[in-house]
Amino acid sequence: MSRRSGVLEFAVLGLVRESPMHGYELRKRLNTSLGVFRAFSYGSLYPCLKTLVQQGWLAEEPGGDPGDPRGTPLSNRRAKIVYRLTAEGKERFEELLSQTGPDAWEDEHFGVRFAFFGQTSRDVRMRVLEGRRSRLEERLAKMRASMARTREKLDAYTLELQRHGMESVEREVRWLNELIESEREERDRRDQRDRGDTTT
Amino acid sequence: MSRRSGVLEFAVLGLVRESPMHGYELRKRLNTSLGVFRAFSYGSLYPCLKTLVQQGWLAEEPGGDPGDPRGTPLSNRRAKIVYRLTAEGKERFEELLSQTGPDAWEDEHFGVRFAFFGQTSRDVRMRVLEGRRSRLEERLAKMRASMARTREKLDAYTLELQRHGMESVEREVRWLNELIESEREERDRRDQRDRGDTTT
DNA sequence: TCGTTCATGTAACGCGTTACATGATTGC
DNA sequence: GCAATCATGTAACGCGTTACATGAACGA
Repeated sequence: MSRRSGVLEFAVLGLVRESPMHGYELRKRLNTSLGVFRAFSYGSLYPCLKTLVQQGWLAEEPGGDPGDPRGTPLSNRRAKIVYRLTAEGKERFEELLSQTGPDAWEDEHFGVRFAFFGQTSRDVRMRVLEGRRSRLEERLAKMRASMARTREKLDAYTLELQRHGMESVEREVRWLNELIESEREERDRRDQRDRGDTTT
Repeated sequence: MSRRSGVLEFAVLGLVRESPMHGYELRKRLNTSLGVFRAFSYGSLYPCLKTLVQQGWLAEEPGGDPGDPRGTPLSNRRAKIVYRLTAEGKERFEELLSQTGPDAWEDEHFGVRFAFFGQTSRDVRMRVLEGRRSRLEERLAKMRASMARTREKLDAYTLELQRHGMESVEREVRWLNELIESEREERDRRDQRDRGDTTT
């Protein structure tokens, strides 16, 4: 069955979709370009690429550097393998993009989801953002409850740690609120335009 | 060799040190009391307890609930196992506490370290805080560099994600600055007192 | 008595890393 | 020629989770 839910699969599909790449470069992009992804090692990346090829979502293409203008592969100028997204792979990626279940709200997953928001419908975006927000609010509630229960018994450092932790979560909630608000505004503005914009 | 570096071991030793406990309660404390620890499952906790006993750091004690006043175990009123820290366990914990190497600065580890700061010398505290800070500053530098390189090519969402990520890190750096500053002040005040406080 | 929570454990698996092995290409 | 870095891969292991199994104690 190979649940293969992983963040890696998602990120790889999304990155390769933007432009074909070989593994080594893919890894750099995971670290830097999309700043928030964690640094996966080759030990995870290459096996993952293999299975994605097996699934038929990626296709291997031997050949020169895709970003390299001096075309003419004089003989077989490199053992590079360039991966590109197949039609099925694109479908798969879109399927992953459209999922708005609880998985999409977890810390790791959410980061990737957000990074690919540009390729998503506003509906999905709002659902993911709102899901994430309510998840964080649940977490906040628990933290507050636990703090109320244990406040007096804890030393200054533990307390400070909890305080800072809570503040971080609260801060992310505010961030989400802004994002949701701006999505809403955009949507409303668009609706108005579509209806003929009679009110001004 | 069983490197057993894990956060779990550290947290368990620290919690059991405060007061003997059985596994089930230990787990609740990992989730809530020390708010920041992640929620370990029993599947990790119980095996961990076992190995800690094997190492001689914890001792099992059958018997009633430690926080239960009605002593008299009528027959053998429960299959509970209460764990307490042995002398070697205390030594081990102190050894872990005194480590100021790079491990102590990693995200997960740092949280636990901080939670037990109350049991640490100011020297160690400052080293850990400063280590953590410089690690975050390295990270910031990388993020800034990467953003400078890729700014134009990225869509609004990716950019926003990076911006928010950077702001989070910057915020933690400010937090650390305050903590370090207050540690420094306390130290200076103490030094002054010890020297006779001639200047006023 | 019957469901819930307390309490302990294990086996299979997921997902990733580390350390290792290999070799081509580039720049000095 | 030689070092650095680009580039691809694998085997062993670490560390944790899920799902399962078991049973005592408690409250309605």
